Amino acid sequence: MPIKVMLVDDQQLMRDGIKMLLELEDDIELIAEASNGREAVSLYEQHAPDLVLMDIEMPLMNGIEATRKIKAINAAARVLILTTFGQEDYLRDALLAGAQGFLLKAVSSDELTESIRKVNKGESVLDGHSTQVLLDSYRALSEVKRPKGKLLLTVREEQILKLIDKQKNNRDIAINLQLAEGTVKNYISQILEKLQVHDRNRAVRVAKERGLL
Amino acid sequence: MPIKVMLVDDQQLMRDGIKMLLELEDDIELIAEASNGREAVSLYEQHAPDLVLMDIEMPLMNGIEATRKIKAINAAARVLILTTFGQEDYLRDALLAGAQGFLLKAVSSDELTESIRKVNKGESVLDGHSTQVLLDSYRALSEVKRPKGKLLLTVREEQILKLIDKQKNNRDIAINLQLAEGTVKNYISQILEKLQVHDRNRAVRVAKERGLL
DNA sequence: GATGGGCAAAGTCATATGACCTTCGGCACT
DNA sequence: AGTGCCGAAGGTCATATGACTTTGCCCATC
Repeated sequence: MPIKVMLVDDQQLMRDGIKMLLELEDDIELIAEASNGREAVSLYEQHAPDLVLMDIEMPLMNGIEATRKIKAINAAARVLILTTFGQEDYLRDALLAGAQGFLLKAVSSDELTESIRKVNKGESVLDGHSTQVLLDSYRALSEVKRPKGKLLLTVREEQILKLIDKQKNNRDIAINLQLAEGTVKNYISQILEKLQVHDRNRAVRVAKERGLL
Repeated sequence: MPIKVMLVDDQQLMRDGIKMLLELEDDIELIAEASNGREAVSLYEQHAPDLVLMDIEMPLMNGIEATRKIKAINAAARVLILTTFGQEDYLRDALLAGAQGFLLKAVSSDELTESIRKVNKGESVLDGHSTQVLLDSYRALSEVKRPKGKLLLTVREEQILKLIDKQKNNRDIAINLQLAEGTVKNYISQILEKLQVHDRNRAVRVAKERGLL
């Protein structure tokens, strides 16, 4: 059975072009069209398409907001953004709204149909330019988050983690190291943050796995 | 003129297979082969290929480290990782090391050659699975980074930023607010971090632009 | 005029603290 | 048994500090 697609774009001409192009593929069926975000959300509920091809810049409600709303209705919804402009903030917002794919309208028709198939299978797709933008953004984010790459614990943090490993509570750790209890709590917060976990026991486990303890 | 490619993989069989596959493409020319990271770095300097196809798990020096070294030699070098395993940490490390692309060996030969062309043109590529992993990781990172979305300065930080705006130096700010000079320096570090800049004057400018001051 | 030593200002990093928030179990009162 | 209050423990956040590193400039010396 073919992939049921809904197309959302405010330009009639663009919709007609894409429609013709999708009609050539016998495993893709266009079952609905919307010309703005608001209409898209309402038609999504009526037709339950497998995948939504979504423009961003549209009247009444833009594609990002519509994606968010559709995802709120059905978290498993597949949304593939197809837009003229690939600014970083569009891309970021679209991905955070839950879109599985992000293509510039500059892509070839082959790339579009191939992307529809991939997204339908549960994969994610980005065109070359958007991948580039995402990677740059990802690198910038990662560097802020992990200043050393090594992810080392400081001397104090390691001391404290070792005491946690011995099942000591905060008060005992504080007495042991001659610190205020608040200080110990703070160190533990930092350790959790560095190890990307949310409780002390998991922290010990992760640290051991990475040979930090 | 064809794209000059260097192939790095420790398995002879894999190298032979890829070699045969690339020979079918007349715009791609294999000019060098290495079987570990160390050899890769040295051959890179000798042959200056347009693009390096790099495995990760190899003896002596792995592909991530080799990518880092090659990028240190030539920041414009293009590296396309081609690996069996797509764990998140491999992907993350590879991208932070500067790789332009990351493909699992599960990709089709068409996808490989197409990816080589894209990376050579300066685009970035990821296979479907890796894109998925990256997006998840990106979303997680973004959420951590912007807990409020507002990116607010604390009371103290704002006080200090206002004094910086008046061209005060650290000593004067310290006296003014009854703090140690080191404390002032530390607050400024935090402000720079929050505003993503590296000097106090730019911090004032950015804060004004965002209406934080 | 070049050079390098030295110093002050700026900036980074690990450390330390307490106010406050969240969770959860027990216990008193109904 | 149900309810709700309380306190202990864990955890987050803004605050504060000084040791150390980096940067840029001035001046003495060649």
